[in-house]
Amino acid sequence: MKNLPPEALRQVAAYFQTLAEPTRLHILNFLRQGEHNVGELAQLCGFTAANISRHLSLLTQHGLVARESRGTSVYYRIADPAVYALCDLVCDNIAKQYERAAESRQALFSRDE
Amino acid sequence: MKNLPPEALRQVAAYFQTLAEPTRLHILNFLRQGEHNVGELAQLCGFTAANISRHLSLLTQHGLVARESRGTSVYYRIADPAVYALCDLVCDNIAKQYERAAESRQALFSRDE
DNA sequence: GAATTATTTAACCAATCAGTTAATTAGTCA
DNA sequence: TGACTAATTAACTGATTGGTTAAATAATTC
Repeated sequence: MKNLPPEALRQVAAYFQTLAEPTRLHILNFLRQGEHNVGELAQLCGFTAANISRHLSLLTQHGLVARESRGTSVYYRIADPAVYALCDLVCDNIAKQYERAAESRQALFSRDE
Repeated sequence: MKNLPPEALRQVAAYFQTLAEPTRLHILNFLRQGEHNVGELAQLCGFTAANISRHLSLLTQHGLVARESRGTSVYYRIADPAVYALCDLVCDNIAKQYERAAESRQALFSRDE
């Protein structure tokens, strides 16, 4: 764990990067309830299919979702549920952030009054 | 968990964004062994202090590191060790990726031979 | 094969961002 | 106060990126 090679850091950063975009998180959240094709996701997200297709391509490249072509449609599903563990951890951290912010606000309050 | 408000998605994405950069991961990795000031981190990372300072500012904003001014220096330390749980999860996922890639390679191999 | 539908890719634009240097701020010491 | 050191911020630049529309590719159906 001491001296990680730059290449490893780049890979980890790239993985986080795929999760660092609201639309992609939206997609992942929709896929939580089961597979969807590109058109469905586009409609759900309120963007063009071209846009969603590019997001899905990125998510596929990094192994977060899996692609399956059926008929003229292409269905995507979560490839690794560990993604949600990540999101939950981050949600917890943000909640903690809010608590801290609330404490700070309270501190300010009692100081001012 | 069903319909997350866009603001929540933006926040989670922003949190991941702070982890989506090799230099910031490098910084976090150095802080793993204890606190460091800006100049030290700049030297360790091989970038200017101005650059590292901006990275640290972002990490502080999102509550990943804590800032403490002592003398003319400013020392930073990890504010929430949960960060490393996140990184470990991602490392695992990438390792799994590699395994899958190796399997694919093997499949190709045995097909070609 | 032609027409249709779904997805992907190419090309473009505006916005964001990581790095730089230079200017500013803050703290220490003579 | 003045000189010095450390950190931050401002301003700039080149690269990346998320969105778009339009063109290209794939699969179905007539």
